[in-house]
Amino acid sequence: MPELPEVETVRRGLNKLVSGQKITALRIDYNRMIKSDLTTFKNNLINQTIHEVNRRGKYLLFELGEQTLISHLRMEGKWLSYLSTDIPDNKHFHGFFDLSNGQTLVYQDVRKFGTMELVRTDKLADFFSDKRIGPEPTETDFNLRTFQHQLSGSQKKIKPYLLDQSLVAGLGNIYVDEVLWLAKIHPSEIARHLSAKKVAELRGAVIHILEKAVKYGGSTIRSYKNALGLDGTMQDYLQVYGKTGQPCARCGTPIEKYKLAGRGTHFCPKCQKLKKV
DNA sequence: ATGGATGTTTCACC
DNA sequence: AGGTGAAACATCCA
Repeated sequence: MPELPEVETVRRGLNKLVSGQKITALRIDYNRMIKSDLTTFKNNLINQTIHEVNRRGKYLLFELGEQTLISHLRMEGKWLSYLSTDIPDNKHFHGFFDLSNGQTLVYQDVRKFGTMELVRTDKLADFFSDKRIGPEPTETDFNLRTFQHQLSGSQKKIKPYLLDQSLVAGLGNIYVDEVLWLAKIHPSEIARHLSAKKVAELRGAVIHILEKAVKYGGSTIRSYKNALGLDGTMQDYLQVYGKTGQPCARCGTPIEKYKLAGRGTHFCPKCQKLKKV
């Protein structure tokens, strides 16, 4: 499910459920999802109190004090909560965290792409800089000058560049298409061909779209059952994602779809023209 | 009914 | 450098 707005929605739900709870027991049924040492993971998590759940980009951060549990949902990871005595059978449940309030936090992941790891909290900044995770998409963190400088020095196509998380954290395949439509930029546009003014508009669109999506609780698309906190309605406001063949809200031209860097890419061929070189 | 696509990330290879 | 394809895995749809 998760781009930043969906992860943020999950975070808010989780935070209410688990803040102040102690992990009294845990079971991992799919060891490969644990990226840090498995034995250390289990030993160090037991009896830890979850102070709060934070977020950085698309990563969930369970704050335990000295250590932080980092969870990335990738394509289909979900966190669920059940009364410990009342957990249904499900072949896609891979992690079970019993809490002191009698609830069990369950990690579900149909495709098993999601990851968890335990890191020392004082190494968190290193973790994110090693992964080249850019600033949060906010007015204060997402610096326009830096963004302009990065784009002006790059020959990369703008959509894949925005997806790599280094310019700004949190965009995924849905919202990047929405952002580029709003800013009237072709997904295959070369980064350094964008004017300073366009880059400023692009930054504004990133902040605006992600803020709006958070406000609406993210998008719930082709996902049969809601996960924790995932009752989003942002799908009702999407302009291009999944709108192939439907008229552009601005000009009426049918939305087109093509493949770019392996991802389905939606755009308006009239509003989002490629610059002539 | 088989191939392609799916809200992600990372790596190998031109 | 930058682009593409594939892989991790399971399910759904045309």
